[in-house]
Amino acid sequence: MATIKDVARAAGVAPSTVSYVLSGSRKISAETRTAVQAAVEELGYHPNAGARSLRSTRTGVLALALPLSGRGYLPVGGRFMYGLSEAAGRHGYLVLLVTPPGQDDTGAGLERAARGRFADAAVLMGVEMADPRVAAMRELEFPVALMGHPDDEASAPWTDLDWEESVVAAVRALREAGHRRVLYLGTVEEDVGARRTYSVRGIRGAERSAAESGTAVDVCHSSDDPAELYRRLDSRFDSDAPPTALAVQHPPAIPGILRHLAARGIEVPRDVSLVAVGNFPEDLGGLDVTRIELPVERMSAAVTRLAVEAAAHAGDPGPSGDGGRAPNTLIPPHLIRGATVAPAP
Amino acid sequence: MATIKDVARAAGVAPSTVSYVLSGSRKISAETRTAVQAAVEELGYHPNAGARSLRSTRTGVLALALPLSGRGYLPVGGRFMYGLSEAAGRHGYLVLLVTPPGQDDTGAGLERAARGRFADAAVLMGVEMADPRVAAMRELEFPVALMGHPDDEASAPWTDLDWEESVVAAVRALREAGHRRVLYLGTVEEDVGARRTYSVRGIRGAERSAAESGTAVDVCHSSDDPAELYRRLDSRFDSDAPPTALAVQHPPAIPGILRHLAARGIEVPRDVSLVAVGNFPEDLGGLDVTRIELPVERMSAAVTRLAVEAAAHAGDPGPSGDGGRAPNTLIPPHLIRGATVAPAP
DNA sequence: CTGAAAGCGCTTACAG
DNA sequence: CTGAAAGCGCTTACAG
Repeated sequence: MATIKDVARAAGVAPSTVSYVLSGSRKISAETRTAVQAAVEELGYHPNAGARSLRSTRTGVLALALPLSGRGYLPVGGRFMYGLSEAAGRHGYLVLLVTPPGQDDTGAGLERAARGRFADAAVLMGVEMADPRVAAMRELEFPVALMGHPDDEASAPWTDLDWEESVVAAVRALREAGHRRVLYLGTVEEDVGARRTYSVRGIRGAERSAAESGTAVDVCHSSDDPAELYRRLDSRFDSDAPPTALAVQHPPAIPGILRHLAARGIEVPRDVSLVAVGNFPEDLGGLDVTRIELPVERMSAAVTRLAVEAAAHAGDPGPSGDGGRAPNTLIPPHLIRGATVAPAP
Repeated sequence: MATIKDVARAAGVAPSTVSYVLSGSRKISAETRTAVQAAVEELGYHPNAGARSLRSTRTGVLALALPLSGRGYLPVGGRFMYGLSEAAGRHGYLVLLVTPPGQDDTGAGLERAARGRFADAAVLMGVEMADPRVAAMRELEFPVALMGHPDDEASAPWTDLDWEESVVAAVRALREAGHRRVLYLGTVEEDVGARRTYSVRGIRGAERSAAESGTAVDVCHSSDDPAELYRRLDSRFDSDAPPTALAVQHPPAIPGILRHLAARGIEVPRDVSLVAVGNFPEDLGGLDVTRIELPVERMSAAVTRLAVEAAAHAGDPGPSGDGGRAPNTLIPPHLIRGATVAPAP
């Protein structure tokens, strides 16, 4: 593999000059620059990542800390991994996946990535309200950006869909259609138990909706086990005052829910209305559901920018001054009207 | 951040001794080893990744080359990214995501990762029958392992579900239930056009099924656009000899297909039977579909092992001897009987 | 406008 | 059983 010396020799200059041409951090004569660029092209030269990071203390890599879900896999990941990888690429960064090893949720993999200088900053997914990884990385003075909206908004730069407002908007749409008994089917209980920010904020939205609008909003957690989920739904629909509408923050379950309800003779939206909260386009299997979609591209771009900025300012004065806080991004919900909301019976 | 010198000082030994303790490549007295380990623990020492890779030419990183889908995103990715990251972790490797930048499909990001020594080997996803990335990496003598089964089986180590046998098995199950007119709904046409291995081999399976069993197997490509997909289905169901069964190699579309057919008054399995080929558990939204699931864990583990081995043997004699070829893994299909196959009418 | 030199933090022959 | 020393390929003050 070609080294900077090979390029220098081919271009008839010193290695340091090659480096300066590549970094653009010094004025170079057009002649020299052209010769160097030709040699780089000719030899297919790419700087050795290890040497570069050793010398400059910058790796050009962002660590992506995936959540440990208990269930092993958060389907939320795939889309975001793509989005982040692309956004990172636009900033000249590559993305390193860091999965939590087995039990430990403080992120041994993340710590290795941070201490071993595998990356310049980390993006944390599946953020919890008081996420231990934030404290751990702060301890190491390792920059992070959060995909999630923790209770302590100043603990780290973050971005998120406004889940609380999303559920409020979903309930409002249902109320405007005349619904007075809404079942809020939230995230799976494992996520609630872990106090993931989207779970907790979704529930807060449901509670606020009830308080503000006088709509009865029953809060029910979802389950990854369809049978268990349908049991919970059945218990609501078998009650004296069954819901006339659903707000569902567990979108991948929706096709199965529609099927289950249909098997009970309950048609959407004839008998019950439904709004999806925070779905991916593919979650709904091509069904035209009234929904608030997850703005993956926007969230990915935002959190990547925060991580890149945090990396750039690593080693700066620190969080002393009250001014200059990171520009966190809370993305407002956007309701897309599909075919699953009808006037209340 | 602590360096090897800090550890050496704390343990009262030479830096080289610390290195030997960590690598285990030299006999060390119990006393010395204990002292070093204590110092490592005490200081929270992790070797600097850049320095280590510069010196040893091993990065401990596997590049994961994601496919450019044209459509931007292959939902297949998320599961595999998790599976690969975990499998890699078990081998002591981290995973670096490499997304193809914009147009170029030969993998400029991959080339940068290879030439810049960001990784020791690459795993290629979304492999095409004659994948240009394989040739490009061979040119660089950069080790690869393929998630896919290319025409030239000796071009690189690979692993895959046996898609051809999977479709054959699906059609056989339908034939055994008495079905004589089967519609094979394959992958989306973009994947067929790109000659992705699973697309081409699925079609081969459909064709072989027809030839061998005397079953009429109509080959139809799927579409990411549900409306277009339903149009294609409708044209088949409106024909003189409509299919009595479907074999669907585009599982995320299945919930929508069931819904669409139901809207036409076609119930599964009462009026038409269905087998899913190569689905993720979550693709089916909790529906009890007769299916051949994608063995993600097994495929991830297998391809990771191949990549790790390829990395270990990088720089070996080369593909000269005919013996010692990589142990490719073609995983046979396993049919799970659900509730969507009934006897033909 | 360009070059010579130091040094980032490791690993691994070489030496004893 | 352990240590001193060279050197991986870069970047960046220092010098002219």
